[in-house]
Amino acid sequence: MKHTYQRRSDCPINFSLEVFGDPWSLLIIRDIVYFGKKTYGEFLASEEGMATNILASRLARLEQRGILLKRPSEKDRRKEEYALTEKGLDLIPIMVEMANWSAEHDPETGAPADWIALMKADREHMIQLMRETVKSGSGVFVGEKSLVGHIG
Amino acid sequence: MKHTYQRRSDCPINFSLEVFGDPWSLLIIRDIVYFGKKTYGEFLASEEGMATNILASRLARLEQRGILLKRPSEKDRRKEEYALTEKGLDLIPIMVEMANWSAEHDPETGAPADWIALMKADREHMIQLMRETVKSGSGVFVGEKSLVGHIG
DNA sequence: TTAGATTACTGGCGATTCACAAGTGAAAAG
DNA sequence: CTTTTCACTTGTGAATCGCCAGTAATCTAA
Repeated sequence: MKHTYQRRSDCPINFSLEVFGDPWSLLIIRDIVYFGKKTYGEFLASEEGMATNILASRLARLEQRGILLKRPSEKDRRKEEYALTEKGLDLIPIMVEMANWSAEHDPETGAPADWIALMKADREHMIQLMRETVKSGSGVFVGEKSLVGHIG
Repeated sequence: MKHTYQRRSDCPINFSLEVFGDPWSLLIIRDIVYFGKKTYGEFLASEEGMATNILASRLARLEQRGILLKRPSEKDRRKEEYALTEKGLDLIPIMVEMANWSAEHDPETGAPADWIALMKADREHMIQLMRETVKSGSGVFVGEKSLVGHIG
């Protein structure tokens, strides 16, 4: 019998860890939420440099766990596009807290201070805005409808 | 040169993952925060059943990363007691969000519904209470000064 | 039309990490 | 003393990991 998924416990912290408790999964979610990435190649190009087999296995697992949805790109039929489900969008508050924690405790953090301040000052509203931004297909920092501004 | 710690990036999400982005570290933090556990033997007895070598390596790593403080027990000189630093206590909001997410998306969750409701209704205040409870040496659910009630 | 990129993967390989079992030395308990 | 408890360490195989080299399908330019 394959893929008989045996959970370690019913603890909610443990449940989270079994879905995204590894060093890579949340980076994919981050790429979607903050940078508006959608495709295998875009994820692969992230500065953390994940290996191709790890990326492929994590994408498959996150899809199987109901965090990601995969569908063929309309513009380029070689490409697959990955998007967050509602369950995946609900991870945004967790990432926000992780970003706040790192901004506080990492002296070399790349987190923009004004963004972190904004997240702390108006948490609920900003999370709602982030969710809508990601749902529209943009990233919080990068994309046509990004929250923070444009690059090009 | 040993232990030359090479970070993958300055991204705050990545920073968090490099500190506690594995399937076990947060379970130790959970044991301290929610169940008031302090010693190697108590962590080892958790229902997820971590291996002895993994537990030892995670305790050492969390201490090295400034999340845990280790000191000899006063009552039993064979024992070491582990406690959260301020940096470690600051992880509480992250765990709260993980618990909320799992309570929402895990049909078999063991999270008490009334506790989750309380956390959502009065988040900031409850997090403050949790922090004080843990600082006093109790767990949120278990211990002399526990937030929720007593067992014995 | 065709040669060359690009894209999303898969497979091989050695190294690391993992789970599991069995020890170790120190201290406490009887 | 002897036994038990405690916090680890060590050893062993299995699984997973990081890196590299493909590959089939599709797009792109000449």
